[in-house]
Amino acid sequence: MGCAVMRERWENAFSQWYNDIIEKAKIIDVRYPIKGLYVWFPYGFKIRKNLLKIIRRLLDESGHEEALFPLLIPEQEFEKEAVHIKGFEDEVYWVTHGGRDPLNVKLALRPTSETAIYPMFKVWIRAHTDMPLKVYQIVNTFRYETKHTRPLIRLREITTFKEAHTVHSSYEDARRQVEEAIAIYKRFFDILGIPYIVSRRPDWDKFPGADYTMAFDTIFPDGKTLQIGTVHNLGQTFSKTFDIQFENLKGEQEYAYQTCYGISDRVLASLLAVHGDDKGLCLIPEVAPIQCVIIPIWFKGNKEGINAEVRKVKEELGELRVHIDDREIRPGSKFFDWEISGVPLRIEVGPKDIDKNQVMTVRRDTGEKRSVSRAGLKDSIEKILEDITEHLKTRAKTRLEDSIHDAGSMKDAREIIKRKGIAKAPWCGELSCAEDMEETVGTDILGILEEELPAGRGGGLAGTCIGCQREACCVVLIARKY
RNA sequence: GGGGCUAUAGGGUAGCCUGGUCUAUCCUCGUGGCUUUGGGAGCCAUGGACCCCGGUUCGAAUCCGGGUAGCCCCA
Repeated sequence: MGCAVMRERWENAFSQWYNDIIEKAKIIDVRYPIKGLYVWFPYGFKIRKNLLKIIRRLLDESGHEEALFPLLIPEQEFEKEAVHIKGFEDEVYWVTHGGRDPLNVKLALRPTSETAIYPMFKVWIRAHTDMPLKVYQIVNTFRYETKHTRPLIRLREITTFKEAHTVHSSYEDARRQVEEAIAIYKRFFDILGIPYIVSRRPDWDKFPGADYTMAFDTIFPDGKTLQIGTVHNLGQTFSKTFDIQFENLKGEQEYAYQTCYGISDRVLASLLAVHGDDKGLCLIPEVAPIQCVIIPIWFKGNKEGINAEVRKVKEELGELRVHIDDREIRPGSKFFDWEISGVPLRIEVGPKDIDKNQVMTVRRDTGEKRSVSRAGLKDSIEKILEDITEHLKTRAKTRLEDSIHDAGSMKDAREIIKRKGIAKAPWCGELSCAEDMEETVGTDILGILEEELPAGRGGGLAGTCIGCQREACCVVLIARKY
């Protein structure tokens, strides 16, 4: 009854949907009185913990070690790398006083931690045997954003910044590290069912100080793309600035080769956005704080009998994350609450179920209602949770793939963008043509494709640049961006 | 970067233009109780608000200036 999945508001009024749901589902409280700073509700924080558990596992398994560097960076270190600084100087918060006394040396609140970490790398690295060095930290960072701030998407305090920093004894090894990082992030996003496109950022949009930047983007319900992860090959830029040298096999001093890569709160933002619908969130079971909620259906006289049965059901489900909602309100009201919060599966236990030795299950993703026998209950429930995961992943992936279209001309590209899509177009590599595209199409170039898109879309592009009609050297993605 | 709009209980709002019966409306919500429970129950009692600073005025939720915070549109 009325369970059909609707995505009207989710798609056509996404901004409203997002603001509304993020608060109603108890993820983030936006009422903190500083622009761009928000509060994590316990429920949202549990999802965050589950996400971090996964990324920690993936990094630890691949030889990374977690460390922790200070929040404050002295001005002289922060300003050493000129290109890097230029990219961040307008966004830095400065600590200028200790109590009432002005500080001799101003201290920056890290907008990212290269300049906090690399002076230490200089001390740690002495010989090629000290490498590869692969560390990461999960910290908050501060950026004085001038654009419109949004919870989890554009923050002045990024509360969850996972940044990895690696040092290598050859450029080739650093390049290989970039590939490893991309593979790790792919696994991470695959687990979460967040679809992505990997592309190389154009030179004017790469990380300040990097040789090149690879980026992950996903698509939001409103057709805008969101950058959800970046991987940078830093080459020797920072090792030269921070004097990170090692003795190589020939006994000579050589500057080290570095990479860094990061993901942030935006992972949660996209998790929520990508899988949601008009009723609210729909969480992937893997990271849902509550995987099944049990609603007892009480009737006069047998409340205790139902309660006893509900406790038995929870016990049968073992280590699954199960919550019994025994609040003294009517069941219907509970249904709505848990649907907003995105609990993947609801289990109802009432007198009829006890009579028939079964429970009633309702899937959050499809609304499908099904009786499940108490015999082999745990296996059945686990199977349903797996089906939900599969369905969510496929639905999200299909949606991204369907929004990518080939553009054979500027006009095509503009039309694709207008219809909330992502345009894929051949480019000659000249800056002037890129600027032309951005001007004519009215939006930005995301990046240059270096691998085939999922499902091999857009294989049949003609080889002429849509800007100048000369021979193209590569394919770029054009999209609206957050 | 440019422009527009907004700010009244935990959430959503009426009142503002035309200053004074505003002791501030309604819905939701919280608390206590009775009753009920397979898609947002009902009744009784009760609790909770004019963003901050300054100005105009006999008098400001209401008018003016600034600050802070939020939303939307364009680049």
